[in-house]
Amino acid sequence: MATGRTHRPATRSRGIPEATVARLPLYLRALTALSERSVPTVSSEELAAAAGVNSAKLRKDFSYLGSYGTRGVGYDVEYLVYQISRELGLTQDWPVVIVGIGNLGAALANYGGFASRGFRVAALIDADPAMAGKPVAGIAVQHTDELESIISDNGVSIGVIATPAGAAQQVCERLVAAGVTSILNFAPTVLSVPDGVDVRKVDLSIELQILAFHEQRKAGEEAAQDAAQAGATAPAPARASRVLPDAAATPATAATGPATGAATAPVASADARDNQGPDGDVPAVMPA
Amino acid sequence: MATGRTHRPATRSRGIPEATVARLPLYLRALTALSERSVPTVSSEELAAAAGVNSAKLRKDFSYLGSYGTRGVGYDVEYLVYQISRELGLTQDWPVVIVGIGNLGAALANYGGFASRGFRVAALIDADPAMAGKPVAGIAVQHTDELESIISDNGVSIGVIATPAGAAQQVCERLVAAGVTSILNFAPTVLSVPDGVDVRKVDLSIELQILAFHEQRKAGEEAAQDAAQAGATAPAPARASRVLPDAAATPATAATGPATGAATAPVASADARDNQGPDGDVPAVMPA
DNA sequence: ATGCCTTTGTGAACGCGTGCACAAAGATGG
DNA sequence: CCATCTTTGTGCACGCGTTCACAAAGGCAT
Repeated sequence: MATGRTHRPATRSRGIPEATVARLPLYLRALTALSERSVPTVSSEELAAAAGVNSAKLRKDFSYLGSYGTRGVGYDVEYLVYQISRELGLTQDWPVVIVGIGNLGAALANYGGFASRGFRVAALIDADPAMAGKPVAGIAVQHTDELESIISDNGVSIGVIATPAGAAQQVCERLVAAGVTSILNFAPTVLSVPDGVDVRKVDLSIELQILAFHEQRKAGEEAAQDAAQAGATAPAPARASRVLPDAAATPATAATGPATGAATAPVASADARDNQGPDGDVPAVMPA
Repeated sequence: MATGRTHRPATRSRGIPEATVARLPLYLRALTALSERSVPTVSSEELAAAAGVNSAKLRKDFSYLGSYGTRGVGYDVEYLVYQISRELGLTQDWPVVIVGIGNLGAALANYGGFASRGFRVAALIDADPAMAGKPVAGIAVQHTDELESIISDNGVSIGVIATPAGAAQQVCERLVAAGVTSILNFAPTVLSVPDGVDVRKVDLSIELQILAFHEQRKAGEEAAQDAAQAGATAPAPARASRVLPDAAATPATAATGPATGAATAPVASADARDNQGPDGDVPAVMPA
C-alpha cells in the first residue's frame, strides 16, 4: 500500500467514511473480475474473500452506499459495479497530467491501470528541454513552460508528480495555481498545499522501511526463540547479512551536548546518501 | 500514499503501534535533511512541521522509543537519526530482489531511494528469457528459474513484486517458499500469504480512484454552492470533461433479476478494459 | 542560587474503525 | 400458503489512534 492519507482528517465526506472509500476500489476490482467471468451474483462472504477483507466489514461498507443486496441471495454483480463506479466518480472521464518523465514517470505513463478506469493521460510534462517532443507511451512530452496552459485547456483537476524531491513543491504550487485540486505525489517529500486540495502520497522507500521494521522484529523473535530452545534445530542465522559493529548502543558524544554536526552518527550507508540530494531522488535518466 | 496495511491487525509489535512505525520513516527523512544542514537540535514543533504531522503526535510517537529529548531544548538530531534508524532496522543491510522487470520494475531498480537506506538490490528477476542477461540499472536480469537459488544464496528476506497481476500470486508463493517473509506488492491483486509473512501493497490505480472520489465530491459541492448563489460568478463548469449520459440512475434490468451476464452495465470505458486481462496490468514492454 | 521560560512527556477524553452477533428479509421448496 | 434456510443490514461493544492540556523537567539569565 502506498503511504497516503494526507487527507482531511475528520470530515467524513458525504457520510462515507474514508476507510470505506479506500476499500471501494478493491471491491470494484474483484467485482470486475467476476463480471468478466459472467458471474451474476455474489455473496458478501465470497466477495470479501476475493477482496481480502472481513465480510462484516464489506457489508457495512456497502450499507453506506445504500441497500444494494438481496437477502438470501447476495449482490448483483453488474449493478454493484455500476453503483461503486458512480460513487467513486469513475463514470466520468478524468484527464490527468504526469509531471516528471523520468524512469518512474515513463512507467506510470505506460501503466495500463491509468487508462482502464476513466483516467486519461492528457499530457506528459518534463522540465528537461531535451525531453520535449519525445514520445513516451505514444504521447509527446511537453515542456514545463506549457504546464499552465495544458491544465486549463484540458480542464485537468488531477496531477501526478513524479519529479525529483527537490522540484516537487514548486511543481505542486504551479499545478494548484493552475487549477489542479488533487495530487498524487511520488516524490519523497511532504507537500504543503492550501485547503481544498487533496494529496495522496506513494513512497516506495517508506514502504520498504516499514517492512524492514517488521522483518527485524521477526528476526529478533526468532533469535529469542532459538536461544530459548538452546539450539535444538540449526542456529538459523539472522537473514540480514552485513550487521553493523553496533557501536555502543548510545553514541555518548551526541547524547548530551549538541553534536557539532559532523558525522558522529553510526548510521548505515550515511556516506552513500550524501552525494544525491536529500534522500532518494528519482533518477532522471533511463536505464540501458 | 500507497494502500498497504495487509498487516497483522492487532498485534502491537514490540509495544510500538503500527501507526507510529509508519511515521518513523517520515521523521527520519526530515531529520536526515536537518542533519545535512548541520542543524544540531530540533524541537518537536519544528520537526512536526517538517514531517507534516501534529507535534503532540510526534512527541507521543517518540515516547514509544524512549525519552530521547531534552526539555526546554528539543531533540538532538544526530542521536535521533541513529535511534530511529536502529528501530527501523536500517543499521542492517537488507538485500532485496525485484521480480518483474517491465516498466515499473526497471524504474524501481533505478530508484535511488532503494540503495540510500540500507536496501541493496541483490537481483532482478524476470520470466521473459529474452530479458535474461540484459543489464538494467547496472545489474544483469536473471531468469525466474533461478529465483530460489538467488533467494537462498543471498539470504534475501524482502521481495518486490512488479509483475502483471496474473503472475503475482504464483511469484509470491515461490518467493515465500524460498524464504522471503516480507513482500512489497505493486501488482493489482490481493496476495494470499501464510501467517508470518508481511505484505504491503502499492496500487496506483486505487490511489487515483480515491482522488477521483474526493474530486467528484468537491465538484458536487461546488455545483451545489453555485446553484445556491444563482450564478453570481461564472458558471464554473465541472472540471471533468466527458460525462456519461447518466443512463437511468438505476439500471432496471439488473436491479431485480440476476442479469444474464452480458454488458448491461453503463460503466465508463468498460470496453477499453476488456482486452487487457483483469484490470490494469503492468505492461511488459519498455517505452521508446 | 533562584526564578523564569521553553519544551518535553503523558494522562485522559474523544472519535473512528472493526468485528461480533443477531434480527429482519426474502428466496426456495414442499 | 407455510416452513425453512440463506444472507443481508445493523446495533453494540471494544480497541486503536489522535488530540488536548498540563505538570514535570531542564536550560538560562540574573
